[in-house]
Amino acid sequence: MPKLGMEPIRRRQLIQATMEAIDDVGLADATVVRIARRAGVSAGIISHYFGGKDGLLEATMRQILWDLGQAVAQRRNHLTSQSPRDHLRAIIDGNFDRSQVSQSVMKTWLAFWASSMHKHDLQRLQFVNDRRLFSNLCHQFRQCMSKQQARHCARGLAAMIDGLWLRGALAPEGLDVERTRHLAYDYLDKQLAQTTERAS
Amino acid sequence: MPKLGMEPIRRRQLIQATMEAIDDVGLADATVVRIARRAGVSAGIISHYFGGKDGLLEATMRQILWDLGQAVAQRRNHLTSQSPRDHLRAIIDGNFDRSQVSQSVMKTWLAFWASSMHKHDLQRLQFVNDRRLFSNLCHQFRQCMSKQQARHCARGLAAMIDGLWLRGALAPEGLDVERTRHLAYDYLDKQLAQTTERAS
DNA sequence: TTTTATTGATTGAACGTTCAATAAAAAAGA
DNA sequence: TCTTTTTTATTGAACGTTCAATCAATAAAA
Repeated sequence: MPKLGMEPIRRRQLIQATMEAIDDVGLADATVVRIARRAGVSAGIISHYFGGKDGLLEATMRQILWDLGQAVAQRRNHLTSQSPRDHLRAIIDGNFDRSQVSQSVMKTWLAFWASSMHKHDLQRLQFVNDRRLFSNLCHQFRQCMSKQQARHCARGLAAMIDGLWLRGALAPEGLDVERTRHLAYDYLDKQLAQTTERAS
Repeated sequence: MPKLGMEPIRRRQLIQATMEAIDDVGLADATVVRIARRAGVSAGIISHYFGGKDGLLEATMRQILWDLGQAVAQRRNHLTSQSPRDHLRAIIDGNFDRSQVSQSVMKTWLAFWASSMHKHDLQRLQFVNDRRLFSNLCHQFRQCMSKQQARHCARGLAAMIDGLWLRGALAPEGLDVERTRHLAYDYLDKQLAQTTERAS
């Protein structure tokens, strides 16, 4: 039933269907026919709106990265305090936002992580996102320690976030947000405690 | 040139070629022809020795897991001290053993991680390995803290190891073993310090 | 001569892309 | 208001490609 302005609607539907399909059968078996059927449209539409399957996959990864960026930005904007600790907690919270820990998003993310090692378009996206997280963390740590220490702490916390995230994605029982945040908070406090005690 | 006892030789060659092919072009493009050519044999051999492509992939993952187990076990056997801290350091070292941080092994591992979410055979292997790491960590932490605390610490350190490992795999410059171990050691010491100070 | 190991062309299934055909809304004309 | 025309959106069969698996043929050791 063709109307005007279908493009944004179809794009959203197809991106959503892509994540669901990857959640369901994995990236390898997420064929255009399967994705299209899940979105309730025909296969040809994908080439029409995304130029091909690769375009759809890239658009899907962009969507996930954008959602993550939004989740973090929102938490940081609603901060009352401006302390590094609260800022860093906001970043942690954003990374484990409800929108980021659903099965379909986590599985899709991991699939893209793996394939980004051989597809340059995805690799670039993934790299930019990585730098953003590291840079954000580093900037906050920098307020209470040396540049060298801050980089060290940022690397550590970034690894912890990714690690918790990865294990959540792989765990059959899914990611326990409460417990996961608790572990990240603990580590953060340990990092901050160490530098304060040196300063004292 | 058919001789007797070719099976173990061919199996080793093909498993090695599989990792190299995945390193080179990714799991999605690691076809049986490409793997076979890299091993210097014909494609039909794969079905002959592994029953099919899936069999080869499972055997490759088994090999990687076995190597990891060996790397850890070796470090633990060469310990002079029996302190939990040294044991835990040995586990960390084993996970970042040279045999585990090569590009081909890391890329292959990550590819299997992603596809283990939809292939039950791989999922089982991955789950067993996960439990082994967690169980090892937990047992050592248990010696200087409560069971609940030990589980908490084990979860944290396991996440840290996986996170460092994942970021090393994705980083264009590869994994910096020295720096990575340093971060893991730091976290471990923070975990141990916390419980000692409570005890005192 | 028998056994073991290996080849590689063939087969059938599955995939992404393409494009002529179609359907329905919107716009134009009566 | 009711046709007619134009535009936009969509379909799905056909096409060419690529893949894993198969197996009769072959080659070399035993």
